[in-house]
Amino acid sequence: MAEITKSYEARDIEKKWYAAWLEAKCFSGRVVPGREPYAIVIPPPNVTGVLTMGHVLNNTIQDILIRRARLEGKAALWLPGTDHAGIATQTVVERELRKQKQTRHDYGRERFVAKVWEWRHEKGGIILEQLRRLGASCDWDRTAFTMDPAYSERVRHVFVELFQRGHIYRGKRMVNWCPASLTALSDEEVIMKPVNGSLYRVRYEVVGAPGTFMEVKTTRPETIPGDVAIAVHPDDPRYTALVGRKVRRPIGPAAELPIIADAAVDREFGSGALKITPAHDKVDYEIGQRHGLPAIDVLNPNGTLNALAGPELAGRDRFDGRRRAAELLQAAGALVAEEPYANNVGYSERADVPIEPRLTEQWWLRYPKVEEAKAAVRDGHIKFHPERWSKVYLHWMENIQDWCISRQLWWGHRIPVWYRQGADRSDPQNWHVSVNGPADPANWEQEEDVLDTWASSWLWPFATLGWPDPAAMSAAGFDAFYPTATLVTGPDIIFFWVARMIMAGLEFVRPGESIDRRIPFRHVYFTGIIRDQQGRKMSKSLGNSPDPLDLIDSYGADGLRFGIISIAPQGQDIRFQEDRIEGGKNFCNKLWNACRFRQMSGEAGDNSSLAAIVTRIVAAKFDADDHAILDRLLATTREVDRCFAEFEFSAAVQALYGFFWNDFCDWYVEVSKSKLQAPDTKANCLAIQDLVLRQTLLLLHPFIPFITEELWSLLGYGAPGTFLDDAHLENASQLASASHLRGLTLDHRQVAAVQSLKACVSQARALKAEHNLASRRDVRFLVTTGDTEWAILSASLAKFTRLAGAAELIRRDQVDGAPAVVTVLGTLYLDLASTVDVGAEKVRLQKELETIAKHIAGTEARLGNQAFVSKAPPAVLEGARKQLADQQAKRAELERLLKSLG
RNA sequence: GGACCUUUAGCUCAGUUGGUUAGAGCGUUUCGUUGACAUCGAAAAGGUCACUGGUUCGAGUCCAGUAAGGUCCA
Repeated sequence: MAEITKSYEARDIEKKWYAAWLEAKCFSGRVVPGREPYAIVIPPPNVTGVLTMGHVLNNTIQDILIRRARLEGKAALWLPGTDHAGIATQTVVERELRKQKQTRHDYGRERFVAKVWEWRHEKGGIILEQLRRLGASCDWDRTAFTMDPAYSERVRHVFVELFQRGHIYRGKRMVNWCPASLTALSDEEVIMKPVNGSLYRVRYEVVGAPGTFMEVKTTRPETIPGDVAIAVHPDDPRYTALVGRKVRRPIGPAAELPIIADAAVDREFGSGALKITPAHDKVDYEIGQRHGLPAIDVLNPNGTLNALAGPELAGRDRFDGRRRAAELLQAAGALVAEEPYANNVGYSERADVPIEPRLTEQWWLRYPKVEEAKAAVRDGHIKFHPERWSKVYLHWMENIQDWCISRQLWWGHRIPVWYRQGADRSDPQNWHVSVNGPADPANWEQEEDVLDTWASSWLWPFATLGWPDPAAMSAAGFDAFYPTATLVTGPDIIFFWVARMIMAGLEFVRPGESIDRRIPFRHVYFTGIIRDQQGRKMSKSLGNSPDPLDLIDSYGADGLRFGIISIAPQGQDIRFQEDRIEGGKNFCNKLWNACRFRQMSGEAGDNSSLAAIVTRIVAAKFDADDHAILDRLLATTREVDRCFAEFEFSAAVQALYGFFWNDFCDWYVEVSKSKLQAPDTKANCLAIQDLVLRQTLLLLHPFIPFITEELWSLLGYGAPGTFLDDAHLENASQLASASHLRGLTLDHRQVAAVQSLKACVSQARALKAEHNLASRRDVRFLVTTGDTEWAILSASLAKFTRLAGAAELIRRDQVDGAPAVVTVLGTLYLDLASTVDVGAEKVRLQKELETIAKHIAGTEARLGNQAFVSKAPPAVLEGARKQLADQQAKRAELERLLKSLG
């Protein structure tokens, strides 16, 4: 067996094992009869993306879940892939074309799309490659892409179905228009941002009443040429007399605008009069509709003003036009004032420019299965973790609006609608809607628009499993893997993706069957957002995000994984700290060296199975520490179990860290050093170490797969050619019963004795340190104590002296004038009477006495309270009484010590 | 305007249905390279649990309100 080197070097080991796992097809998600299926679909990263810290967290959690599922004997599938990210990808490729002074129009649609495919083949796999560095155990053979031919057909199929079921319609409505990307956006792709702009007070002269004006306030004077009316509230007494009359448009093409009354007007805002510009505002559009007013669109798609804005404004960009319009108003005497004004403006999430409300022809989806989707979460068929996100989900579902699913892009799924050549497109009589188009394509022209990317990724949980083609579904194991087990994602896409997937699953999968069979997943785990030290979101533009690959180079993938999980409490945002990643690396090194210690301590026994190790354990040879470490191992196994059930990964990591570092390394390994000297106890001690290390590696493997696999192999836990996850992870009761087979029952008094001994050793060390003897190992301790306590101490003399750094520990009936400390196992004295500074020692004891007096006062007060004594549960009361007795005994001992110093 | 989250040691965070003296990692100070590990070990210092009130025998924990910071929706 290979020797374990002095320090853990992650790089080569990670590379070696990842290749070995791939070679052995360890990640292949197969349906296995008798094994519970467990599937996760990856939230498909954007094909233009590179690995961010957010991906690291998200995918580490998925890998933890899937590797744990394998260890629990489940048939586990983690299905990877990417989405085609319509706008983002098209933008990237257009940017490259622009370097050669070309646009997509120079190429034409077909050649441009070919160009994007070229780019995708070249660069589109980067992020998936990076996930491999992280150790992600995806079934790569199943890698899906939303633009794959098969997937695309499924997307078209869904469109056709929804169209036929009456959920999809075409309509001219107000949309969020992005003047940079030249496409409509859904409401979810618009983010509101506070903007400091100006509020312009503009007066419109009333026709036939020179010198009479109506004043309105607007942030957008450049749209005045698009005004078609002035509206006031019907109950507003200021304007009753004016309704029905007309005003003159102050700039732009001359026009007389009617003054109308509409209840939608806010009387409190400004003068209570509102300019109505139906082509450029949603509310105005609705008012215009009610009053049969025209819509005058004064903007071009790219955000410049058009001829309808008048010669002074035409051709100008909308912001430039705004300034110019103000000047024109000023010149016309129509500008009453310009006031600074802060309001919220909708921005395109992708292009980061203000969107324009714009009237265009688009395809819309009335969401299916809205009520059932609410019920799925409300009634717990789907569980959100943390639970509170279900409120956000339900609130959105309550206020759900139709979804604009068409995009004016070239990269994406072209909408499967064909229009009869030259016929009126607005007449559905002239439409052909089908998955593969009309039989006589020459007579038809296809819709130019493509679908929103999310209108393909909302099918992800079932379209990646072959739906709706029965043969593909069977090959993919659809019956077993759907619904998937857990979705791991960020709360920022709860509406974009999570909610829509639920509706899609309910609408399309297994119609007629129970809701539990149709939902796409049973659990949704929402990660926190990773922030920098100042609490800012990590972003490319701020440059405040470390490159995960650099972190892997420095700390190893395992170190990064362990570190990031340890700082990621459930559902809370995370402040990134590189030193925690370093902590992850250090933990790996600790694990490595503890295994190294085991290897150096004695020859390897039969580690080939749990049963083989248990056979080597001899209950009769057990001392208190053996009981204690196994007790802690079982408790830790239980705790990790609980953490997985409740999605508390950082708590799991914390439990494992504490157990391994404190209980095993700092205590058990140290006491082992005594036991290994004695031929009588050596073999049993090594077997226990083997048992503990085996279980620890199994428990840690999902979190840090590489190093655990390496150590598993080095310590001979698996046969050559097998892997750690060929073993089965025993839970606490299985492990307990495995050791029961050897006649072993863990003795809780022994466990408690070790607790006492630990405390006692720690106090002994502190006593030495207080007398500047921390590094001396030749000091002698004396102890005055009872028989029961001495039984514990005397059974552990060698351990005590080794761990406390003492030459010996001797029991005495009485000791005078030595520095002392009161412990649960008796009063411990440093046998250095001559060197003691009596004054300082008295001060120290006095201080301790004061502390204990305070505690006694507190306990006495509680016990003296009649209400407490009569109402507190017996166990609590009992505990308080025992506590008081212990405290009083300690006080008496301290007083005696003080007295003995004179 | 509506909803949600956060506030505990210098920093980042745990603290599970209320119950002994509130914990961890990092950082700080002191000491230590004895054969697993200096990517380490030992010890120590450091907290009026944001504030106010309430419920309770008992509140970091439950309730109400206030303040500060953050997120989402409108």
